[in-house]
Amino acid sequence: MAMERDTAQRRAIREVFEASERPLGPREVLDAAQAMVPSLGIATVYRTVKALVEEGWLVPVELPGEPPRHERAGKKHHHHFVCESCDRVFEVEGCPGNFRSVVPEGFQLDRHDLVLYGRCATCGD
Amino acid sequence: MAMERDTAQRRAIREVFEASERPLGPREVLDAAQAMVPSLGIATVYRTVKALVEEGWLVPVELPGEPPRHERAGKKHHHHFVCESCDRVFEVEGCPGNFRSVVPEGFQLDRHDLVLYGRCATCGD
DNA sequence: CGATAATTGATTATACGTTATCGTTAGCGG
DNA sequence: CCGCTAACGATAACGTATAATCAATTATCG
Repeated sequence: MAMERDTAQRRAIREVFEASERPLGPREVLDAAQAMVPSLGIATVYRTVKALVEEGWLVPVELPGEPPRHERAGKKHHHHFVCESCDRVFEVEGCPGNFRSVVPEGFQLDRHDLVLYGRCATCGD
Repeated sequence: MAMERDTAQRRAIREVFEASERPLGPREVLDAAQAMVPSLGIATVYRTVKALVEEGWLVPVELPGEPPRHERAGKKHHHHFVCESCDRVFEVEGCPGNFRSVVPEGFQLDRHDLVLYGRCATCGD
């Protein structure tokens, strides 16, 4: 599964992630990539995303209560905003807070994950 | 499913949650409650937890990439610490940070979820 | 104390996301 | 332009968490 060949499907999937500023789920990838390769199947999306993760080009984005989405690897530390209206996930930069302060005595903090919920600008209110 | 009768199984499950200061998954509930009712089955745990959520006595605790755990409802705002060694989830009180500041222009922030990862005091290092 | 029906526990079934299968298509080195 | 085989797409199979089924048990009430 080393992705030896350069196919239209893989180009399309990579382009979709490169053009997106937010994490995408398999269905979102499929829909967007089908604009370039209409015959694209969901199996190829899963296969390709998995391979791109293994080669370090993508990273999974896990959110509570839903299947993983993926985004380009190598971004600087950031968190995510989930729009509860359109279900899209946005990247938010920066990291407010001094999380060390709430960790109980004797606990060792390695990393953290902050998820914001609300409505995105497009969904207004 | 209004839990009309007071059974040993239900008493045991409620006591397990009352005695716990941290969110529990179905298996944890089963193991702990079997100390009181050895014959307890996992189906009853699912049934009872679901009923306790519906009547507002429990709330689900969703963490990225794993099935929901549950804790007593009515606690004051807090977050969770996941020990990556023993897989237990602890409650941390307080809420550091001014999350509003990282929300993009035009986005409306309704709530947030912070998950800390590391090692608990028991697992030391 | 019964009778009734809610509850239980073992088990099977379901839901859903992801992966495996397999015959067909097509990239690419020769 | 061939031939080899990676890759594809459709679909079946899978894993896992949870819910449904159902005969046996048991809480509750007259």
